[in-house]
Formats: sequence, C-alpha cells, structure tokens
Amino acid sequence: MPTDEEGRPRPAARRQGETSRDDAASRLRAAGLRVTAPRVGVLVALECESHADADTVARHVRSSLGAVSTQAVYDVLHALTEAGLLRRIEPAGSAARYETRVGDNHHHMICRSCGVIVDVDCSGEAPCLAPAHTHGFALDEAEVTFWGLCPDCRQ
Amino acid sequence: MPTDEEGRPRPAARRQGETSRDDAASRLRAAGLRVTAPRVGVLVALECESHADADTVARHVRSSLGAVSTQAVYDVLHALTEAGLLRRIEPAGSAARYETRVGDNHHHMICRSCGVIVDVDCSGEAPCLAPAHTHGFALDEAEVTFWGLCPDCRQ
DNA sequence: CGCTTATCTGGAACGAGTCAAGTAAACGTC
DNA sequence: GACGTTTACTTGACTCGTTCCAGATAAGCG
Repeated sequence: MPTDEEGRPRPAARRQGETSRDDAASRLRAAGLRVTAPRVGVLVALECESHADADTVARHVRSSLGAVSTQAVYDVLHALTEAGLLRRIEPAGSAARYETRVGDNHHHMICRSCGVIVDVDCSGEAPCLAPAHTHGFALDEAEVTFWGLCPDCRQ
Repeated sequence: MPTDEEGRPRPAARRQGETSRDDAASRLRAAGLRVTAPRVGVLVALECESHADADTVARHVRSSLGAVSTQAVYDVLHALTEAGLLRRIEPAGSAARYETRVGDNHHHMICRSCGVIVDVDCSGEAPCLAPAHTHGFALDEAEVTFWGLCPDCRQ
C-alpha cells in the first residue's frame, strides 16, 4: 500500500476507490479530522472528478454511499476547505467548485463555452505576486484565471 | 445634493453632475443606445463610486432620480456591459461589481478584510496572456486578482 | 463504554439574479 | 410640435445556490 503522505493526487488508483479511500482516510486523520463515510466520499469524488460543484459532489457521493443529506455535503466541503484539504474556487458565472489539489498556488483555465476547468501550473515566478504598485496592500495571493475556448469547443 | 426647484429631476440639475451627465449621455449615444434617466444615472453612479455592486448602484441612482425599479438597474447594468460601456467583475465571495473603466485589461487588488477593490495596471506584458501550457485552449483573457490587506486594515 | 462530534430529517430563509406581461418613455418622422 | 413604433421600465412572482436552524440520532475515537 503506497502511503502517500503529501496529498498528491495519485494517478494509478487500481481497484477503483480502494486505494484512494485509504488515502483519503489518512489525509483526514492527518488533518485531525474524524474519518466518516461522507468525508471520505467527498474526497474520493473530487479526486475522481476535480473542479466539481457541491451538487455534482453530492450526486457522486450518493451514487457510492447511498443517501447523504445535502447539508452533510455542504458541511463536509466547508470543514475540509477549512482544514486545508480542499480548495474552493468561485469562477465568475458559476457555482463554487472544489479541488483536492492544495498547497501549491496553481491557476485555472476555463472554457467560456462548455465551462470545463483545467489546472495550470504557476508559470515560473515573476507574474505570481507582483503588481506594478501595491498601494500599500499586504498581498498574500495572486489568483489568475485564463479564459478562452477549449480544444473541443473551438471548431 | 442639487435639488431641483420643481420636484422633477429635469434638465435643471446643473451642478457637479452636469458634465458627467452630458458625458454619459454622449457615451450612450455613441454606443447606439437610447439615453434614459436610469442609464445615465447608473453611469454617473459608477463614475462616482467604482466597483459598486447592483444594490449600491441602485441606491445611488435612486438618491438622485427618485424611484427606479431593481429590475431596471439590472437591465441597465446588463445592457451597458453588453455594449461595452461597463465591465463586470465577480470577485469570489461577493456579488457582481461594475466599473466604467473599460477597454484596457487592468486587474484588481482586493482587501480580504474590508473588501475594498483597487485597480491595478497590467504590469508590463509578460504575465498577461501566457500560461506554461495552453492545453490547446484558445485564450482571450487573463484575469488576475490580488488578495491581501489594504493599508487601513493592516494595523 | 461513554463522551464528543458528525450527520440526519426537514424546514425555513437568504441574497442575487431572472422571467413574464403590461405600461411608459425615447426618438425618428411627419 | 404631435404621432407611432420601438425600446425601456415597472411590478411581482419565481429560480438557484447556499446557509441556518433546531432537535434527534448515529458514529468515531480515547
């Protein structure tokens, strides 16, 4: 069993769910959170389908766990975001979305047509925290969103 | 405020807003839009208080024009944005905001504490349209939002 | 096993924004 | 300056995503 300490999304999750479930559980424990089925389910769902909104996560979780209340989903999303296990993004014109990739300040590329969201590595160094004038602000984050058309929507 | 002798907000509003009113009217005409009191009011309001949300704009407009329906404000904001006279921004965790500065792709700096929004010039050239990998996307805009604490909220 | 914390049921409420149908106003034309 | 078409505005109900509000039940962990 590959115990992946640093929460990197593992590409090869053979025996679907099994490994990522264990992984999710240990991440929860590491964050000092109780391990419950809904919490594990939310993490697994977002690993399988990143950048999903609350409703999509709920449906995903329900399809594998059965009945899970909407409030529980919101509670879990909130708690995990608070604990740093999830990152919440709010693209203009859509509901809040969540992703498991945390700890790095990567950015997003969004298709104006179909709305698909793709991760983009923070390109180098310069752009990421350097406005021309800070006007006295103490900045802690530079959020970059690229807008355009995805390959499928370009034809 | 420039109260009109007659109760009506007619062309007797000759004071501070005079120039910007005329200017707003000509901008509307130039865009091929009809010149109506709510539209002029919205433009003037946003010139006076940039980055305001729909509700703030509505209150501002009402204080100078009297009764204006909420729907009209939304319609106007939508129409003017469509026509390119306004730019709409949707910072995470707040309602949509509007600004009259259009035509350049400047960015924003937002205070996490008080929510104030400050314009930031697009610093140079490089950062503004260059992710490391485009993954086949046809990009048309790079939106940058800087988050931090404003001078007033830093103490 | 018991204490603590999470989740459930189910509702109500919220702000932001939209839809729909009728009324009023702007502007080119006479 | 009045007319009539087109466009804008009013009114009011409504959707959507999200949060809050209990009290009751269930589950995790020491």
